[in-house]
Amino acid sequence: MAGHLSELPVQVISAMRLMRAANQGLSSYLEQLLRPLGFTESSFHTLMLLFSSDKGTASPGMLCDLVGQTRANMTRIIDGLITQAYVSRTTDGGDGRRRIIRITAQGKRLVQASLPLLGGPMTLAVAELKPSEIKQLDKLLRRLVTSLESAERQLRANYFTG
Amino acid sequence: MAGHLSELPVQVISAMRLMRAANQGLSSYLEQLLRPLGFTESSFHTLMLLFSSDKGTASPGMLCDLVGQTRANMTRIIDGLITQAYVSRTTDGGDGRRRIIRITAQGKRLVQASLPLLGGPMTLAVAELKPSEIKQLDKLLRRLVTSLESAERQLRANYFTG
DNA sequence: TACTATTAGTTCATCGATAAACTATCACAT
DNA sequence: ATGTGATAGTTTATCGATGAACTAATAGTA
Repeated sequence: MAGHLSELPVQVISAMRLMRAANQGLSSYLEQLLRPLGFTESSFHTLMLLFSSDKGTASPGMLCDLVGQTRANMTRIIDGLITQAYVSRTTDGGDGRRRIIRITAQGKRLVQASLPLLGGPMTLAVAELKPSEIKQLDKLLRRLVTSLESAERQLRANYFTG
Repeated sequence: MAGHLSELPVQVISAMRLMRAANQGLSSYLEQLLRPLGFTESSFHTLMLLFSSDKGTASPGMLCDLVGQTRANMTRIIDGLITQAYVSRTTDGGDGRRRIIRITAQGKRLVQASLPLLGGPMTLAVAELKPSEIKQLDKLLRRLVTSLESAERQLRANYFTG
């Protein structure tokens, strides 16, 4: 009975450690692939999102949300992509606060050249999981994200109420 | 047909982005809890592992593997824990290269005091997942880790053969 | 119109993590 | 016993990311 209260946390904590390990494995694997192409993981995701977007444009704020980075960091990421000439940054005509980030022709070419190179290693990375399992993992991760979000909201609410 | 080659990578890439988001959500949630207790995520995991170990001791190398950090970083993490007086560092009598990290009484007390505080928020974090789903997630993440490891081995092998 | 709050983005100080180079110890083969 | 390679850990330079403070522009309101 005594250990009962502290048993679940330990379980969850070990799950978190696992989560971390998985992510680090993925990160280092991915970075190993992207580094030679001149990408960092974040800059790659950012450029991919611009590439995939209808108009080839997005605001820094949108990119933040999608890539999962802070605004501060997104500024730096975009700075990098600009010096590499893969994107351009202009000010929105309608709203002077907003910037428009646009993938350049050179950026598009790089993405198009990169994707085939990444195909092999990427499929290799998840080779031991069946497609159905990847789907399942995807689903569970999404659930985890939403669960965390609502947990954070509740935590914050409790903080103010008592 | 033309887009076929590049379709799977895109799928995997978005899965990786999700993985990253989930991990970041978890990390920031956890850090929010641990910061007030004077922990960083890594220092907490490290101390937890020492606390859970039979003798209350481990070598930095073992802790590296378990926490999933580099040796360089583990040195720093342990430095921090030492200045907080939660662990001690001595040299192994049998093998002069090896250090023995040992959790102190003060460290044990902190862990024991922390676990009940973390219980609530931790269960809240995964509240939207059924226990069976957490188990499933655990399993899939483990599979992913091993898949990544063998992928990395193959990648490295290919590098040398062709 | 003028005042305030909000929103978008940037800058700066700092943090945690890493790779690479280095030190120290040990194992092993000659 | 001695020299070579492997192993354990530390140090240092640097990187990517963050929070907090700041600038600039807009929206809303009196």
